[in-house]
Amino acid sequence: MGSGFFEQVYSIVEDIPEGRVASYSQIARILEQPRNARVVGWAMRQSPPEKEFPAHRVVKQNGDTAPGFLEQRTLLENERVAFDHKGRVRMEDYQWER
DNA sequence: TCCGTGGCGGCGT
DNA sequence: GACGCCGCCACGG
Repeated sequence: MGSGFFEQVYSIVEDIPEGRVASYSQIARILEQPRNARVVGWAMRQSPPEKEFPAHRVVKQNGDTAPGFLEQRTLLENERVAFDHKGRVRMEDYQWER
């Protein structure tokens, strides 16, 4: 538990329960840095292995999964998170409320 | 110290 | 809606 931005991001993401998702900008807002969504995304890229860290529960604000991370969708579906016909998470139903 | 690099998002077309 | 631009900023080399 350091004081770096990444560490703070990780501690928030670890609190997202199974079957819920949060957006990059949501995490940034929680850390009181609403313009830092992109850095949150970068933090996910550097994050610990899926096995011990739920990086897959972080999606875009509109429910899209980031390009090039197809496996993320499967992991979420395994937690019973449903996607719409455009391949987006229905945020109204699954967004985590902290 | 400076600089390139992003798993975004908001706005205009 | 769907694109395309571009501002944002922590990190590591």
